[in-house]
Amino acid sequence: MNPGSEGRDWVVLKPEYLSNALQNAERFRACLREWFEADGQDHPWRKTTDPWAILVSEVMLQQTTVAAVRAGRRFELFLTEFPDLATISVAPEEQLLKAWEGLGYYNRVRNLQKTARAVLEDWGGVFPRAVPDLLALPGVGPYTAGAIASFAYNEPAPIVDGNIARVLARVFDDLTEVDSSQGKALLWNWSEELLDKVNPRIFNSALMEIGQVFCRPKNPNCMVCPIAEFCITRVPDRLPNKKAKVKTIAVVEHALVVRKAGKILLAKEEGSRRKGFYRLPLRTAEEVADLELLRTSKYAITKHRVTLHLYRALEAAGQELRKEERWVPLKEVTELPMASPVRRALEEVLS
DNA sequence: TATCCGTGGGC
DNA sequence: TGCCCAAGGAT
Repeated sequence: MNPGSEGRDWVVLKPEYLSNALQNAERFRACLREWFEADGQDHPWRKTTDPWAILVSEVMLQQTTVAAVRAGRRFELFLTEFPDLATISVAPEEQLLKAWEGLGYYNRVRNLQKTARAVLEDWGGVFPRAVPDLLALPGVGPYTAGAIASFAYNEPAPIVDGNIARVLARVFDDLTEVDSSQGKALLWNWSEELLDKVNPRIFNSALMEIGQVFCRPKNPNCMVCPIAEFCITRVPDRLPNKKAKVKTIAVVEHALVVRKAGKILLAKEEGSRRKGFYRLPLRTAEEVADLELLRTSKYAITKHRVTLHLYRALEAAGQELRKEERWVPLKEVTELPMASPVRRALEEVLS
């Protein structure tokens, strides 16, 4: 029985490990490069080296699947609306949020605008190419800085994203928690040592795509993986090791559906994170006790599992308006930025 | 270091 | 259904 496979009733189908990637780095790089040049995917963001377009793609793809971005043509549509730094730098927040609707993590698009303004003001409209300079831009962290440097400028900058973390943890069969400081240090060191300094753009693209195509979180396709001969682990489905997650918390929300003369009562979010988004007005359980329940929906947001109850309320029963609440014409509702679960619930109750 | 930030799809 | 996951970053 393979080490680590105790308690299994099956064995991972995987080619034999032949050589260490670090000790045979040139062959490892050649393997990756030859596979990628033959079979690498032709994503829209790989057809450009414009740093602005590269930044947009990297930010859009943060914690968002390639499939989601591709399917909705979100990258192409966003660049059509904001083709350059000058265009986005003067856009009102509501236009930003609308252009990003459905993608989630809305601070990403606010930071895109901040970065556009910073590059215009501090760099004369030309993106810096050094990682430390890129790191100073809003919304640009270690991964995105390396991605811009390598993808836009072909600079020899290493990157570690979720794909590469998974690939390297398996290649080196390392159980260190990838989300610990020690684990991250290991991964960045490996990424830098393995990096093809002559072809950093291709190397980084290829290593990420190995993770997306073959070295998947579940059911890795080791039998046809181009770098399987360098991969030590016999238990790829147990890697990468991560810290235990926090428990989810159940939350109940009570929202009003109040209509008056072709208008509906909505609240505009004031908080720093969801600022600018519209939602239905919320009330306490006591305040809605006598109202008719229209429908109930559930959705998950980070560690919260929200149960949302919608109630029909008469204008007179709408209590006093809170300061963030306002009457919005029904025909304008589709134009307002709104979180996906809220829009779904609202559309169902209005239809 | 821990927690927050969205959404859609897979199983 | 409930949980996991995805080209992370800010606080």
